[in-house]
Amino acid sequence: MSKPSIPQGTRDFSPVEVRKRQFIFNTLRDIFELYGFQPLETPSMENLTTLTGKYGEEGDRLIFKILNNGLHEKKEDDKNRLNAEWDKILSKPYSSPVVTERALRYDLTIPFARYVVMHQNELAFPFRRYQMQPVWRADRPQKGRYREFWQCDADVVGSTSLINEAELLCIYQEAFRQLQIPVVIKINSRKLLAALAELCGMPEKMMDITIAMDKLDKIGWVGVAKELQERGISDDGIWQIEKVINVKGTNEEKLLAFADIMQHSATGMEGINELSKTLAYYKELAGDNLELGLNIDVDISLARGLNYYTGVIVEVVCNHPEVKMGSIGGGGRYDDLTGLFGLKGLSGVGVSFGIDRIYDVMDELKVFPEQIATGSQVMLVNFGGENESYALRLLQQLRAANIAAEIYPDSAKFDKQMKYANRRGFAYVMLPGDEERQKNMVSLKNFKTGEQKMVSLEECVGILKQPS
RNA sequence: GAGGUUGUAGCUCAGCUGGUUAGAGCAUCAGAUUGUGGUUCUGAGGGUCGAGGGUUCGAGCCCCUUUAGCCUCCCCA
Repeated sequence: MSKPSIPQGTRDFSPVEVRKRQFIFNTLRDIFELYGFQPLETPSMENLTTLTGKYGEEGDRLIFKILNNGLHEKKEDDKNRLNAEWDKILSKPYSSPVVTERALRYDLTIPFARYVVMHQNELAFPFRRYQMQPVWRADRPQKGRYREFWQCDADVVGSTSLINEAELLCIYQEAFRQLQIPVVIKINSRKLLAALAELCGMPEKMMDITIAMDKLDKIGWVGVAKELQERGISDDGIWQIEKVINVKGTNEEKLLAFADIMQHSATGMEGINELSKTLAYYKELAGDNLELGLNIDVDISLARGLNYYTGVIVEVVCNHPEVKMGSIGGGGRYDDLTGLFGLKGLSGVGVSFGIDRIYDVMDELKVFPEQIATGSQVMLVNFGGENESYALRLLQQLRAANIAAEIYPDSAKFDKQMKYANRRGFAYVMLPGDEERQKNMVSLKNFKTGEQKMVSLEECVGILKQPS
């Protein structure tokens, strides 16, 4: 028999991990609800045509496709077609509805856009929703990257107001404050990047410039300059980019400096205006928590991979010196996402939380609350016979009093039951034996201190209800 | 798609230039101990050395092929 295994890039989540993950999900859910976002779930699989062409060429390659069922039942004509399509699939990147019609969800944003278009008549715009579901990518797994992972998104569609951007910044602040992760929120605008490309005299090279600049953190300016050169940017263009990247100071100072450099670009000025308005709204919204806002940083090298972004873009990075981790969240505005599905003129803005990475960071920083790791609070030892019946009666009463409790199901050796209790990490063990049964009491042992005393069930419930 | 690296007990890993019957720790089970866990002590079970082929008197170790995981680049969360 071969050893059992799970597909590459997938994971089991053991009880402790699930509890910790649920802690993150619950924290985020509460915040989303507080900000008026509504829950949404969409299917794990979408029609392949819904997904293809939305994530760029590289993205298309990474979509997990689902083989159609019943291929062997095809009639002769269809079989010929199938063979022809199959040959094409073997010779180039290509997919055919004859072979695959469906695919696993690649992110939550495109299914959301599809949903909005399909349900446009039922929705009250602006529509605010949050969604926490797994997504799949046929990527090469590596550290912190999986083929199945969860995303938590919050988006608003149907409003171009920058209040939305500011609210999403507040959500980020609040979430990472509650999760106790120190972060920097980088903010930029695609419009500044577009203006920069104009400035270089190569507006069509915006994506190349963007991709290269995004690596500034990793490979430094020299590396970026080299990559820009390889991507066909002129020396003058590179000089312009260097000038912009070298702008330092407070957010206000940076925006002023950009305004000076980009004064002849309408797009650029628009981007600068949007950024300063967003920050102004944020100041008003954050109120007393404003001092927390000092970690918002205008960063023109921020690019974000997804090519549907059109306005403000943000990215969250952990700011702790000990933690080396890429971005743990990101988002931005996309002006016409639903246009892809035939609904024009609907603007949206959203943020995403990379909860797998957030988990890793929290684990490293040891900021998970301790008490979330516990299950049942008390275990009843099973002494068998009449004592077992007595124990079951007690168990029922404990649960009726809303105390998480369980009984050892076999009347195994005492030592074995205690060892089990120890491994499971119960706070208390209850010993309903002959003496206890006759006196209609219970012996309750605190498993941390080892202290044990015989008490009535009422007293026992009182003790167990105290936070341990 | 490109590169690097590792596959030996349930888990983590030793195993010398090729040489008897492949080891340790942890875990499991049993006992010391049939109403007192965590710490001890004693014993036991558990292996196609990832798979296939080759060299050799002899291969866990050398060669070839293959496969899986991990890591890096590309890209991304």
